[in-house]
This record gives sequence, structure tokens and C-alpha cells, in this order.
Amino acid sequence: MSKYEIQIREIVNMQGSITVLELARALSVSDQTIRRVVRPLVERGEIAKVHGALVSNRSPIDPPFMSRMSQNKAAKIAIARSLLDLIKDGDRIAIDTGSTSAFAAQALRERRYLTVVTNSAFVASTLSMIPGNNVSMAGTQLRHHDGASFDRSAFEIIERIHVDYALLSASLVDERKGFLVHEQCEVDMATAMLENSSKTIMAVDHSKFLPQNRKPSLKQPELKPGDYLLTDKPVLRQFQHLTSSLDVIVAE
Amino acid sequence: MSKYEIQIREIVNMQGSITVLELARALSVSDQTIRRVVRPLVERGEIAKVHGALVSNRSPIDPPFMSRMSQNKAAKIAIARSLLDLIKDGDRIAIDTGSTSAFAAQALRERRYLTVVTNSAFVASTLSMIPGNNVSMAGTQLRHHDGASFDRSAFEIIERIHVDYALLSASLVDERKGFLVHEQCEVDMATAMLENSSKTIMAVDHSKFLPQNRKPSLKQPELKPGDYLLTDKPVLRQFQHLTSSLDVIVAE
DNA sequence: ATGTTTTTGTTGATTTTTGTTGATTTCAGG
DNA sequence: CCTGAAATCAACAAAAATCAACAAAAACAT
Repeated sequence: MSKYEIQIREIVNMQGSITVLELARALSVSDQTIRRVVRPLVERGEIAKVHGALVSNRSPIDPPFMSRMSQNKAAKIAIARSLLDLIKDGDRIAIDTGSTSAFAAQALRERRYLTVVTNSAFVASTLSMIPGNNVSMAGTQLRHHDGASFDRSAFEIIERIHVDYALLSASLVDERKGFLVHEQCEVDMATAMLENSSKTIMAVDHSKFLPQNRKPSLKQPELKPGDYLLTDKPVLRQFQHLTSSLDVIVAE
Repeated sequence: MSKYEIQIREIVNMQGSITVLELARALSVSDQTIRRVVRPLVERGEIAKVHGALVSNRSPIDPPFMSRMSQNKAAKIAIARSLLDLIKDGDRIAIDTGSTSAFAAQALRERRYLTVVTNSAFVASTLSMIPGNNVSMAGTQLRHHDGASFDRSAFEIIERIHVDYALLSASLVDERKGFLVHEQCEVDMATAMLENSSKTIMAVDHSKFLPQNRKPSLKQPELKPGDYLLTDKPVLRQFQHLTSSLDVIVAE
């Protein structure tokens, strides 16, 4: 039995699946070593192997909903959890669309007596089930892409309800241009939410700070001093001018 | 077995249906790879495939929230299944609130290009994920009890969109008074949907024909001759005068 | 210190998977 | 029934993953 065995089992079961090369890099040994150590594990049926990856054969834990759909699941869950430190029972909150917000909604099921206004059908549906909550769905016609609405009535409703917090997200954080998204309607919605809230919470996991294939180009509205930035890793130096006036919270 | 297999199964079952190209983009591989990986899955019957998309064939899973609350799950699933014989791709349908409708929405994920209008956030959220669907959420403020809306804007939207089918339900079927529900707003909503649809489908499982503790007292609007009654056991003789002008479909 | 055993990394041949191209089929709309 | 667009399929070449064998390094016992 090799000294790496326990580590490998643990990593595989934790991640669900991982390539041999990634594992080799993680343990800083060669890929061949991993293969060698893994072979008996596979023979004993402790983990499964396919061409290209090792997969855990443990019963799938608790697959929430959009789980695999979004990468960085772990980061988004961490962010959602730390959101619970900010949002208290009885708070009023506007929530935008996106997978980060979807995870946030799941987490917020722990809170009671929330006033929620959102243009995401998923968020509305999730939080409306909680007894004591007061949930408003903004908008009528839903995009099939993400079940969100951006029609005129959506904006009217957002503008009618003033809340304590606006929970916003972004697709990319650019060193110079700041928080970016793909579509103008998303900017408009974020602006409306921001203007009708006392504080804004911008939630972006660390992958949003990395370069991406499909580059968004539209700039989210400026955050106010004292607004929150919720992320899962410390902000790198080259981004700090963006966040200097913000209250940065790093989720573990 | 490919390393993408688990992810694909999960995404397909989660979304209900997805195109090959979208899946390819989600996993950042080519469409051909998806087809290749999917083929054995389809052969083993783990997921279904139609021209243009992959669809989950998992029997409509419990709508997450109502799992414990809805009795007669099996009956409702059967009813939801047989609804698929009536509703075709491209149809327009209004859907009311309630657990039967929740199961129906799950089943309707197999259909594409539906025009859906509903006052249930859950139904809206479920069906808006399906590519090609056009989903309208009627109403703003959601009841915490079931995530449904009955405010004025809800009625305005229902009345604005004319559909092929209205899918309605009831809490109890009374021998003399017919289809009953608990609240006036539900009657109003059913009336609005019925008036703006070509045909009405009343979906009630057989337990609704039995006496209940908490008796509803408000009468649903009259069905038109030729409307459908969807249920899971043959209608008993003492109820047949209610259903004589209807097209009765008994799901197995 | 020396020889032996075990583990590890490297190399190149072999296998499997993947993307691309172009032909073929399916579907919606005239 | 025909037509154009989209989806599918087949086949091949490129890329990635795997394996076997050997040499270097580390661990061990004497």
C-alpha cells in the first residue's frame, strides 16, 4: 500500500472526478506513479476509472439542482453560505439572475420573513416556498436560457420595491473596466436593483477574475463606497483598485 | 464509459432536455463527442434522444418541495404521463397551481416549443428551462403557501394570452356540486384560464372523488362539452352525470 | 559503506478519444 | 412535394491517455 493511497481516495471522492494528470500535479509526482497506485484501488473496486479520468463510485452526495451545470460549484456554495452572515431574518433583498444567485437562493432558505424581489423564476420559486417570506416575481415573459425576465413590467416592479440589499453578479471582472456582463438588459436590471437598495452585494467567485473564452463587454453600474464584494479567494493586487472602497468578504 | 457520462446524465436529468450543441458548449467539447458518448446511454435507455435534443426519460420526479405534501404521487405521475398524449410540441397551454400541475410541468419538459402561461412560480421555473419554450409568469406577489400569484396583474396576463388548453385541477369532486376548491381566487383564476382557452383539461386523481376532512366549498367554473377529464381510475356511477359531456381519459 | 529491494521518472510504442470535414438525413415552412 | 437550414452520421487524422520496459533514485538491511 502506497503512501499516496489515502490522499488519492480522498481527493477523488471529494471532487467526484479528476484526471490522472491533475492528480499527478496535485501530489507533485508523475502521472505514471498515479496510474500505478491507482491500479490496485480500481481492482479492489474502491474507486472507478475510465479513460481520461478517475471517478468516485461513492453514492452521489446531494445533487442540488443546476449542480454540474455550473463550474466552481464549491466556490459558489461557499459564497452563498457567507451571504448568510450578511442577510438576517426579516431583511429585504433584490436578487438578480445567474447560477451564483441560484445558490444564494438555496442558502437563503434558512432565513425567515425575507422580502424578496427578483426577476429569476427559479429564485422566486425557491424562496416563495418558505413560510413567512414575501416574494415578488418581477416580469412576465421568461427567457428559456435561464428563466429570467427583463420586460418592462420587471423593471416597474423592481423600482416599486425598495430593499436593504441588492445581490448582483457579473460574468467577468476586468482589470481596467471592472465588472462586466454579456447583455445590456442585465446591466439595466442591475442598475435598477442597485438604485432601489440601500447596499449592494456583488458576488463573484474567483474564476470570474480569470480570462475567459467568451468575453463579456458591458459594464455593470458603479458600486457605492461601503458596498460588499463577496468572493472566495483574496483579491489579487491588480484588481485592488476596483475594490478599495468596498467591503471585501472572502468566503472560506 | 466516458468521463463525461455522469455529467451528461446529470445535466439532462436536471434540465429535462437540452440540445447536443448546448451540452457540447457546457462541457467544452465538440458536438460529435457528445453524440458519441450519448449513443450508448441511449441504447441502454438511460436517457432518450429525439432529433434536436436529448431528453430525460426519468419519470417525472417529485417536484422537490411537495414531495411529502402530495399524497397519491403515483396517480399524479400517471396523470401527468397521459397528459403527454394530449399536449403536442408547439401547443399553447395555461397551467394552474397545485401539486397535480407541478407533476404535469415535470412531464411537459419532454415537449418543446410550448407556449406556457401560469400563475405558479414553480411551473414557470420548471418549463422556462426548456429551450424553445415561451413561458409567461402571470402575477407578481407569490403566496408562500404554494408560490402562486393571484394579484391583478396575474389576471391581466392570463386574459391577454389565448391558449389551446387550460390545465385545471380541483380539491374535491362532489357528487352534486361538481369540482370544488378552497379559495375564491382559485375559482377566479380557473375561470380566467378557461375563458381564454379552446379546451379545458380538468386533472383530478381518484382520491379527489373520496370524502375529505377539510371540505372545500367553492365551485369551479362549468366545463364545456368536449373538454377533457384526466383521472387515474374509472369514474364511479354516482359521478357520471358530471362527466357525461366530457372526454374522460383514464391514465393507467 | 555496500548490495538488495522498492519506488519513481522517462522514453517510446500502442490504444483510445477527440475534432474536422463532407456527405446524408431530418424537419419546418412554403 | 420541394427547399433550405439544422442536425446527424461516417471516416480519417490529430491529440491525449495508457502501458511496458528500463534506468535512476530512494529506502532498507546487513
